[in-house]
Amino acid sequence: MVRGEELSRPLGRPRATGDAPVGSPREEIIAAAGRLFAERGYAQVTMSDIARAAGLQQSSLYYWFRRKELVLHATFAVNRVPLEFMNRIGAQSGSPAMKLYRLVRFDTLQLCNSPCDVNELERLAEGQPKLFANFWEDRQRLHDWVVTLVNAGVEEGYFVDSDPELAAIAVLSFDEGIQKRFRHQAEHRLGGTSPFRHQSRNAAELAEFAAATILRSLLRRPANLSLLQRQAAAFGDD
Amino acid sequence: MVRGEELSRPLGRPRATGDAPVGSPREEIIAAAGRLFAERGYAQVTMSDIARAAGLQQSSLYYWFRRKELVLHATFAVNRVPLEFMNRIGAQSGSPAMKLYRLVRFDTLQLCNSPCDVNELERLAEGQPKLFANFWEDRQRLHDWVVTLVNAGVEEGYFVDSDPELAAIAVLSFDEGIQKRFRHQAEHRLGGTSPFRHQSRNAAELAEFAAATILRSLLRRPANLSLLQRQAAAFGDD
DNA sequence: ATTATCTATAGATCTATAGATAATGC
DNA sequence: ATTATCTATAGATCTATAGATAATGC
Repeated sequence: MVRGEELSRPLGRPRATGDAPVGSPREEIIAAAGRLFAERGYAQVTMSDIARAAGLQQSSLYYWFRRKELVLHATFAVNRVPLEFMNRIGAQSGSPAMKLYRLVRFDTLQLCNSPCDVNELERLAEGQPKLFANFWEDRQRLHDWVVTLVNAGVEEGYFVDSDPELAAIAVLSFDEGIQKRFRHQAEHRLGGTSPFRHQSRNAAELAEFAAATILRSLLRRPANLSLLQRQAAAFGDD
Repeated sequence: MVRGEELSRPLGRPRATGDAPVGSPREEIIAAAGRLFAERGYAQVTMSDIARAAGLQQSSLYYWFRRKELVLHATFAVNRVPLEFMNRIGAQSGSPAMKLYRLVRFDTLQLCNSPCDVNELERLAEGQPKLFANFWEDRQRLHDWVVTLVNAGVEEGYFVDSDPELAAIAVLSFDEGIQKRFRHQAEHRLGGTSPFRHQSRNAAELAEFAAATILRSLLRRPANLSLLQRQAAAFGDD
């Protein structure tokens, strides 16, 4: 008997595989489910798939999550960063234009690195408005924030005369569209024969690009973009 | 017996409902399936649903389509307009900028009015690359066309120095993102309690807006946009 | 005979529950 | 006793096939 192996074993019956869970089983399930949902989409992932990926038997999953939907809910409850970030930006100094730049860049990056495909999340969240209320709130708040920022930018004369509602639609559409293409690209890098031919881009590059595109479409003087980018860079990684 | 009722009845056993199909049963199935897929997504629509919507029993559907996937294939095979339009634009006169404007506007409009959700189509098409080869081809060709147009625009000095690959990603992402938001909005206008609060927009308005946003983000002199719009308008509805 | 539908059902999943089992903690 | 797993399975779908049936066409 090696003394060093006396890592206190976890409670409950051991797993059939013999492997003990590495961290918290709940966290592992959420992480595994996140990956699978992102890859194949919620409907195409079974409780068996999730269980296997987390090293459990199918029915053992029900000890942790009593319904499949609750797994989904947990996977993106983890992901509730942007709201906090929005508040932080609001409190900090900077022009509306620069704040919008940071916001778009952050949201795109965040979506690209998120385990869930927003498109499907939105579809599922529609069916269960109560369960997914947080999700809707966040998305709506982002929309409202864009409206506010565009209004401010137009008033200050930095932006061309724009419909702020349309601008908000543009931001959300663009960010989510970019996320989707990023996902596809990532999947195919792993999966082999790709129907997409274009070059790989990393998430940071796409996020920069999304923010730049949106801002250039709003700025009265597009040449000011590089100034904004320098200012935004001063805030570090975000 | 009223003489006028002698509309020759269709072949085969009559439907249980008593109603004869209005047009070609195949067309009706495709139309009904298109609506359902768009509403709920392919995976959430059963053969029963499609059959009922088309006035048939579930298994009667298999007379027309031997697999569910073939129904999907048929729903968007109908929808193969944009390629033809692309060729038409290419042959006509105009600057690369104006052609890009028309292209983006057309693609957005076309997606918004399409029965299928591109996002899901892409996911499904990945699983069956052979069956959906046309779809990939069209999407790729659109991508390539954007690359070509942006390159031409940059060379002629109309566009700021841009990465044409990123621009193409932007166009596809944006168009598809807009489509999705348009769909949601349309669903909720029918469905009642909407998690989305923003104002309704019609497809034409969104298409104009998408094209304007993309072009403004590329043009060296954004003020030229209105000129482009006037030129594009000269080509009529598209 | 051909066409287009029907009814009935086999077979494949997939979710979710019931109840047994094998650890630790007290 | 409590915790976390297991095995087994009921029940609900959903796809797809087999074979009967009711029209028209020749």
